Amino acid sequence: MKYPITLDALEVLDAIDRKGSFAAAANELFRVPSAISYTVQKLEQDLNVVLFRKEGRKAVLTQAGKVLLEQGRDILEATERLAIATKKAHGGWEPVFNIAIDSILSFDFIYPLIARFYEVMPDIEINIYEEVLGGAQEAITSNRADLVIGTGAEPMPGQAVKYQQIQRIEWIFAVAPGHELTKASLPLSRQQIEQHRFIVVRDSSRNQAPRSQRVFSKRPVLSVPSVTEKIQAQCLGLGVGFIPAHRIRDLLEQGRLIALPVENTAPVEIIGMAWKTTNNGKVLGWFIEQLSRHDFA
Amino acid sequence: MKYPITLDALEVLDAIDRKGSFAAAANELFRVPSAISYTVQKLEQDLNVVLFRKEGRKAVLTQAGKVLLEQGRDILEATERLAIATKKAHGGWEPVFNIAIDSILSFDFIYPLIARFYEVMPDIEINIYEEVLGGAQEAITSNRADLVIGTGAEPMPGQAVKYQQIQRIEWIFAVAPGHELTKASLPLSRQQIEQHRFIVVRDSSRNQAPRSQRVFSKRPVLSVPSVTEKIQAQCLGLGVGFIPAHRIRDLLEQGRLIALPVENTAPVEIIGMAWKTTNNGKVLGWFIEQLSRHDFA
DNA sequence: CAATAAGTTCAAAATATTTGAACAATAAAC
DNA sequence: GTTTATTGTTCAAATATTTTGAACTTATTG
Repeated sequence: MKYPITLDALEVLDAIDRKGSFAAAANELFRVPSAISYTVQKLEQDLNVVLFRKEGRKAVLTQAGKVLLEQGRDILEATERLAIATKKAHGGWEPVFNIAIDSILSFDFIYPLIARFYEVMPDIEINIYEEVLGGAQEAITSNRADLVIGTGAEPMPGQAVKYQQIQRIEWIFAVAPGHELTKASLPLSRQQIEQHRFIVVRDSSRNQAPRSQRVFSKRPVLSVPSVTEKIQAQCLGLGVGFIPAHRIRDLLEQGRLIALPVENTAPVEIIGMAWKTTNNGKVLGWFIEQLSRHDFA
Repeated sequence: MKYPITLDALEVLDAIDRKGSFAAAANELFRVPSAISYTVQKLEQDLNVVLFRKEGRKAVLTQAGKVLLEQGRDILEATERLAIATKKAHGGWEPVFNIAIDSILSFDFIYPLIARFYEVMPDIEINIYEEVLGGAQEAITSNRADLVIGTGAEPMPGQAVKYQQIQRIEWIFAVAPGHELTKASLPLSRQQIEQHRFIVVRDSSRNQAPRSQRVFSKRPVLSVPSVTEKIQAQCLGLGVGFIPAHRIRDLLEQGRLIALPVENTAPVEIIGMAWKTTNNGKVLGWFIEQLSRHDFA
């Protein structure tokens, strides 16, 4: 059975709507107006539906025409994405590459990599997203991200996702100068620190329950949108919490944050990257290779 | 820009996969095998991707071919649905129908109607929303709802909205057994009931101030998300308030709520439905006709 | 080893789409 | 009110795309 709708016809409808007339659409698509007229009439005939009515000398979409146009645009976009996904699967250079990076990490490490990549391949579109722990897996399996970098990226058994460790992160329990915990005897106990308000990073995407792995506090937390805000809030003495060491070396040296040892906590965590097994894209391969030997210090 | 992927090509891939060979696919599609070969080669050329490799005399999908096939099927199905939706729209049937129902009503009445509608027209998307009083008019005029059912649906003069009464609602002032108001002399006065906490339904949409008709309390109210929760809270003695009779007949019979008369209040309210005058949709027409003769008892 | 099956090549034929010119209807400019 | 411009349509001719049919190569099966 021949499909009455063609992608080309949807493209014609889209151009007519965006440009306002058959003539303008013809211009946009490098065709003559009668080619547009032919395409529309053929579609109306194949569907057995009226898509345009005359208002003076102008053609205006009917209700059916509007439905076809609006949903047809979704199909056109899906087809463009499919062409891209097919090329990714083929293993050539992907035209678009998406990276999701854990909020805990700063983004500073990725920019030099991208700069170097653009020396090799300047015409690839790269999109960077900030993800919070837990969203990484779903980001990969739903094709929203080609590569995920962060903690919690370790794949669940059975998932078609590859994983590789990149780095270890040192966590430091930090408070503002003058905070009462700086006067306590060290190391601090769990009970001692959980009497204080913790600053946590709120999940900024997809409204998921935050993974409160590091939060021990029994007091209401203060949640902020990013690690940067968290550091700021802790510098201001609004609360306490663990922060990746590489983010606050300068602040510790300047005495704007005080590092305090806490008994029975694991100060080091593993950063990894994950990607879909079926993705053979060359852009992905390049980033995986570079990140495998990148020094995060 | 010409789209490299065509729906016809996706149909060919689909047939090859389902039938197992180019030759069988050709048979299925009433073509000769070289037409299949031509279509596949053209697609590979336009995408610059290899879709099939030879295994003996058989062609087998590559990884890229599988991606194209699987996601291509989604696009084919979406296009078939689009053709159907377009024809429905042409015939006057709306592809999507939105109903907003007042929180006061239970939703039970609408489900049998929708079941019956789906016997007539199974492929229409119907969305049901719960609205609180006052939002109904705006829901219609802003096209968030095609049909609004509830109190407060009566249109303001000059608005292009049609209105029709459906039902009358009897309001009952109800308290929990053992509540101190059950010991007072009847009927109760306004002064008497406003000394107690009222349970109100919080506006679940658009954060509007609730229409506080029948709320007389001088004490802070307890707001809950739905009428169901309100009834539950009143059964537990957390507060008092007016409740539509049809929602609590069983509870009154069981003695889990006590109905008390209150002087100088209007015990009956009108339920109506409203819709935009210019809306000539067949789905709307069907629901209007059914609701006009529906018995809400 | 012969028969059968799968896919490819390629010229010819068929079909689909586009162009160019002429036309009708409508709106804008003078 | 007339002239000019714009929009969309018609239709024969030209062009592009797809399909067919015949012949071929390669691989599998009996």
